[in-house]
Amino acid sequence: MSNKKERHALIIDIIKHEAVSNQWELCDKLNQQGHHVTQATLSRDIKELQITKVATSNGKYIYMIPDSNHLKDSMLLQGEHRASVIEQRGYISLEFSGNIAVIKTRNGYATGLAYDIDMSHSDAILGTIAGADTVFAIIREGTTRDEVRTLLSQFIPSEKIN
Amino acid sequence: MSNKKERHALIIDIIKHEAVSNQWELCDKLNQQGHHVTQATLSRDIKELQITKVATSNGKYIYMIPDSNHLKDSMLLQGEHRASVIEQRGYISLEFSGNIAVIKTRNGYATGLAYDIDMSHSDAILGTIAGADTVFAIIREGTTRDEVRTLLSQFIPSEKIN
DNA sequence: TGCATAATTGCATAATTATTCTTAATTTTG
DNA sequence: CAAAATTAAGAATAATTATGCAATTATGCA
Repeated sequence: MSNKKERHALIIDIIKHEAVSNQWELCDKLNQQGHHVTQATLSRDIKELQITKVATSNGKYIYMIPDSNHLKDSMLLQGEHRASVIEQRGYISLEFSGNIAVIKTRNGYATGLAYDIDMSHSDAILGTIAGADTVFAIIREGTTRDEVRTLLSQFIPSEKIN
Repeated sequence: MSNKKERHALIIDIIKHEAVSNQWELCDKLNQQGHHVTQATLSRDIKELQITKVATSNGKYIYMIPDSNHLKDSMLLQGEHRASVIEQRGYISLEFSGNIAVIKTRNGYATGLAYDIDMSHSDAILGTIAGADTVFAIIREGTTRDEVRTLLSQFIPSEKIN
């Protein structure tokens, strides 16, 4: 079988990082992770998670998470699974200077984390730049630092965020 | 028949203001406006316009225009726009936050654009940093955003600057 | 102008996605 | 604890969406 909550978390993770173009493809990817479900279930999951399919510029379709503020709390990755999927992004620290968030990571992890922040399509962040171990994220005017922390907590266990 | 450009504009307008849940429904609405097309055409239009279908909280589906950044990026990549995008050094968008100008470019173009800005030796810009598709430019205190736009118009057709 | 090429569209249908119906599992309640 | 209620999920299928193909129209260009 397949635990629904866990599966949902995994679906979000897959959608965010890979180009999935239909539900059977997602089915396969889940199978490889030990989640055995049918397309029918995925159709329901996609509805529940408010995932959408959109055309890309190369003429294909991909599934995507529309807009992070459309995501409900219940959909966010949580608990043990989130820890395992997410705790390894090399995150070290978060500091602010003016409207810039400076995120320190272990060497090599900054690009990946910046990519994840970009892919969240959050309105809070205008853009990011990553070096080897540092991410600069520019915060939209009117956005609070707490909103940025909340966004980051999608990727980093919130107890680690200072 | 139905003029494609006009129809596309109308489709966007309808999608933005009404809850359309499938393509035949959209078909009807277009008919009422004198645009006679089949579902097949609308499927193509929706692909081209990168419109998506998402579940709503009441369990229905609606079509929607996705995240504007996403839309802007990929629209620029298409067809007739392609050449002009290259002439624009990959420029996509300009936004400000505090004393930082955040310039989005197509992947790979940011470094070149930042170099050009540096080489202008403008007093308005203290310095730039570029990633793959983003330039951060730090603006001197007391410099207006319009002055920055004017500077950028040396490199980018001013009508493209938002 | 006339030919060649590209763009647009409908039709039919393939491909994909959503849902109904059913059963099993899990949780709640008396 | 057992019955009732809720939730989850598969199989089959209905509903919806995407696309190959052919016909038609528009566009460029020598």
